Amino acid sequence: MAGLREKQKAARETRILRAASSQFRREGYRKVRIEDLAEAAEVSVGTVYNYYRTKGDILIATVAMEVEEVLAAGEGIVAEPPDGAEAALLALIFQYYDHSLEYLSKEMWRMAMALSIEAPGTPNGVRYSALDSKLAAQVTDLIAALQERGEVRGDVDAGPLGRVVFNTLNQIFIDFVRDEAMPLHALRETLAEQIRPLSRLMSPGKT
Amino acid sequence: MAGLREKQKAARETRILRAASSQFRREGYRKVRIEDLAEAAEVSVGTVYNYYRTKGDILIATVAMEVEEVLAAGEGIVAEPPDGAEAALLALIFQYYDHSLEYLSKEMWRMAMALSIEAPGTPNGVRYSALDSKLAAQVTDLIAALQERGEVRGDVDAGPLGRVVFNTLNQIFIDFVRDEAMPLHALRETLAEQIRPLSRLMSPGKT
DNA sequence: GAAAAAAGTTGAACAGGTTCATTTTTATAG
DNA sequence: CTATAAAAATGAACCTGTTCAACTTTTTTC
Repeated sequence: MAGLREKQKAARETRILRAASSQFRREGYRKVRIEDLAEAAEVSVGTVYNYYRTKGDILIATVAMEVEEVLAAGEGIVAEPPDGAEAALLALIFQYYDHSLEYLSKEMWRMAMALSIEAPGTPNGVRYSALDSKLAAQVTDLIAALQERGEVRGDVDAGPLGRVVFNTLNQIFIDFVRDEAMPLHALRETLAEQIRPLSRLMSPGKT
Repeated sequence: MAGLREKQKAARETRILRAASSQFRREGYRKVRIEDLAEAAEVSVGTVYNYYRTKGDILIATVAMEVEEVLAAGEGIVAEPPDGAEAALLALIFQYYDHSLEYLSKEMWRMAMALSIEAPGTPNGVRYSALDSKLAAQVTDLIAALQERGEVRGDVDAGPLGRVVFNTLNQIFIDFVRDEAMPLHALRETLAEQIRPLSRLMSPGKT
């Protein structure tokens, strides 16, 4: 029951994921061949496919780790949001944005997003979509919390409004990763620009 | 100068595009091999690549035709929008949605969107992005027109607001094409649900 | 501890998108 | 009309993701 086999399996999977995470970032997802990962992880090509269904699966696995982290960090902001709808929304979303390139390249984000659209039925797509939904839910939670506090009008449904805000931040992020030259501050500014009218409209007591 | 060569080139390109449009829809984009298109168009594989840089290019070309049509139809609605922000926005966007599956399958939309994200620098991606921008601009134009008419508050900028609305309709459309089982009416309902709070917030004279 | 079963690894073979040196076709020059 | 040049078509070869039948290693059984 010690599980020599289990131990070896875990070690191999880790080595593959480590190799992938590092090479995808350094060399570019496209450029990296499964053979390269196999070599770095000291396994054969076939074994890589024993752990991951496709090359895309390996990428999604690395992206998922990143998103899980950001989600956890977001909880803190939802629990104690800054004052005012605009400030609170920006705080949460900047949180997401500022961490986005810590472990992942723009190319990796692009490919992950493309995969989730392209092959929605596969484990890939399902997994990425689930992450997306969690992010959207967190935004909705924040808006609901702001409504509780009276900082957002109570006469609109937080659910759809949360989706709208999420769609906005998501689309802007897509534009960001599509443009290799776009710096983080431009991403922040574009977001602020679009969140401003939204939060203004959300605020109570405006004529 | 009559251009026998020109004529043949045009004919070949048309045959390839025709074959692609029909086979992509009937057999599925993935399933269709370049060799199949070549055979149907009575050219060699190499020749296909003489006209289109990649398989994705061929797809984008078919999608572009569809979008151009929808854009033209949208002009009419922008020129004479129905009364009320909600009705006007829904009229324009339903226009887009209702035509979306006329010549293209969900899979084709998915692949086109994925390609535009995945390879933003290529002619593919650039072309699709340009279409996206045109759609977004049309939505902005509609909102500006509604502001003129006093049906949308004048104290918010139509540009960013137009982007927000576009992002919303775009994201919902992505969810639609990702789910093969989702019917058109569900797409319409989801949109209406998210446009409602937005247009409510946009309307002037609300407390 | 040996034999049988189960689980996992391996790399050669396959598939389909893409490239490119060669050949064929069309246009131009004399 | 023939020769030369330019343009385009061709398909075999290449590359890389993926599959799978044969082989190894680990676990279980007795």
